[in-house]
Amino acid sequence: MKTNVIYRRAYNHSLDHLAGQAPGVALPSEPALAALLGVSRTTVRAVLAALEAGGIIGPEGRQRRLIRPPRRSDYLDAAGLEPLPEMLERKFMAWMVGPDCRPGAVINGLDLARQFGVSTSAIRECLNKFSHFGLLERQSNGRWRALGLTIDFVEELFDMREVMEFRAVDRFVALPADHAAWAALAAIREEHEALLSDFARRYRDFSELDHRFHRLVNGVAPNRFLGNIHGVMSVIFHYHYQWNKKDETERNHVALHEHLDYIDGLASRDIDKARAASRLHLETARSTLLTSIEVAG
Amino acid sequence: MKTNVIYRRAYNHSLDHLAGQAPGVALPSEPALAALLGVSRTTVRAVLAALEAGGIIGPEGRQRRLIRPPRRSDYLDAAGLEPLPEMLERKFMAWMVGPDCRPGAVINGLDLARQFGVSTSAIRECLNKFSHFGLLERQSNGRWRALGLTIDFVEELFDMREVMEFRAVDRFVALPADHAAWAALAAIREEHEALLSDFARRYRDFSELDHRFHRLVNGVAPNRFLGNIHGVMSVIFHYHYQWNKKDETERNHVALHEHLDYIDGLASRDIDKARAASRLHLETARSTLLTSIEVAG
DNA sequence: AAGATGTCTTTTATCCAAAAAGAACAGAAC
DNA sequence: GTTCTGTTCTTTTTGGATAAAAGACATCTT
Repeated sequence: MKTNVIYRRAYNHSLDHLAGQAPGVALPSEPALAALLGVSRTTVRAVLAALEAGGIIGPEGRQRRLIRPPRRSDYLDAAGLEPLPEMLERKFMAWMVGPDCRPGAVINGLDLARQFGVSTSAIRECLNKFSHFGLLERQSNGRWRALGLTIDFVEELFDMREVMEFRAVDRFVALPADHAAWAALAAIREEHEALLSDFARRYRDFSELDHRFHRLVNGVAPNRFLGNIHGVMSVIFHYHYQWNKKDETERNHVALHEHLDYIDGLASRDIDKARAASRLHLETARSTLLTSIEVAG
Repeated sequence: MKTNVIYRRAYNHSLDHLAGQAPGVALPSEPALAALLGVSRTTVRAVLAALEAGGIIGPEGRQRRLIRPPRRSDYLDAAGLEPLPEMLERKFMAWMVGPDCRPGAVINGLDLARQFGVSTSAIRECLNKFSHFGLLERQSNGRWRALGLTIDFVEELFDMREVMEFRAVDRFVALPADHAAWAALAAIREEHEALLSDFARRYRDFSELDHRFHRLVNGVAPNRFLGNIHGVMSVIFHYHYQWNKKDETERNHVALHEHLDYIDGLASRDIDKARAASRLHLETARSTLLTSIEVAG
């Protein structure tokens, strides 16, 4: 049956909201809570019932009032707070880049289901998803073959990325001077400077900034198909570098400086300069990833 | 449970093979039949058992011999010879471009399952597949929203197609003179000429030729991500023009001539000429599809 | 009348079971 | 020794059951 992750998260989330409140304060109405927690009223009612059963809130006429502030122990266990598809994606990716999976091998869905403690249906859905990432392939006999994070894969991925990014660069420099993207670009440049000035402590924040920067650039030429590829890339990068922290500081430092050049190239509105900076950045990223794979493989 | 489409197709397929044979002839061994029919030996054995039960073949020692040639009535009904996913894809696409589905509307999976006479699991898989085509979108509440074959969609699709095709054209003209692709190009030019000379009768064959031509061009710069987009395009075109036969002859005639120019452009190895011909062809295809959608919508 | 709550219906996520298809292995036949 | 067949086991496909979550509607309160 369906997991109740949504309920559990909403429950913990509601405790967070109650934490700062003084006892006796009235809770918002059910629809208001539903909007606040981002769930349906059905779920809100389940949460309220549990809070009442736990003695955290109590009814008072039509309203509910806080009886005591939530304690640490009121929170539901962190285990089982992750949606099943996400949990599976994580486990599967870890398996995929791990030693148990070698490129070209047939994937045994039943075995994976046992290993991960989920049903074969869940595995099936997961495999379907990853096949769109090009990491898997379906054979004629209905089985899946692992392709894996190979050199070829990375080459093709970065070829696509270049296509995407150059296309976006061309459109970016052609934007009218009053376009909101220019302000956003200046703002993100500031963030780069700020990160650089405190790099030793904050170098791990780069990944998120990187994501936002490329999203800004690519956002001026929106295309759902390219967007898909961008999503694939995010997933690949995320999982690969999660397992491969080697040289992370150095890597991020170089990329940060390249971003600044790239931003300046865009800001100059000189298409050749912008393209050159973009190309340089992508080339570095490509060879960094390739090196990292070769070392690991 | 699993459908037995594979068995049914193998059974009919085996009747085809038996049709030309004289009674008394010995059948190939089980592994040989398995290879011939493209199924496992398990399925072959089921087919053989049925053939024997039907009195078409009989055992003779370790071998099996043909007793009588198969009759028309021996064949299994054509209904149920289509794999479920394909059948669903077909029905779903028809529904998607039909009047019951309007862009922006929420899709009711349960209702579709009832309509199409399949389980919700099958629908779920189908929806997942089509979401990668960009025709659907998942909302936060777990529901699907139809995006449909809108103007935006076509614009984005053709933007991608241009990116793909120009990239391929650049690589194509740069191929060494002894590359196999040049011979293939010459051969496909012949096929175009042949089709043109008998156009009135064979104009429907253009669709398949079109597919092969673009596959040849794009094949010189293989990329699994672009390959996916090519697949999306094939599906969209296939279904859309299946329901929209208006001006088919004229449309194909124009495209055929554009292909010839495109081929000549490539053959000249003049990159500008090739690009121009390619651009022209894609522009026509884009506006043809857009017109066709606007008329239908 | 606007918004809240109680109750009921619909839809979705997930696992499970059963049938179909595939694969593996041992012994038989050539 | 190679290839075929009989047998058994594994894996995949598909529908159905069930709990979770969402949504709808009537009723109630202010």
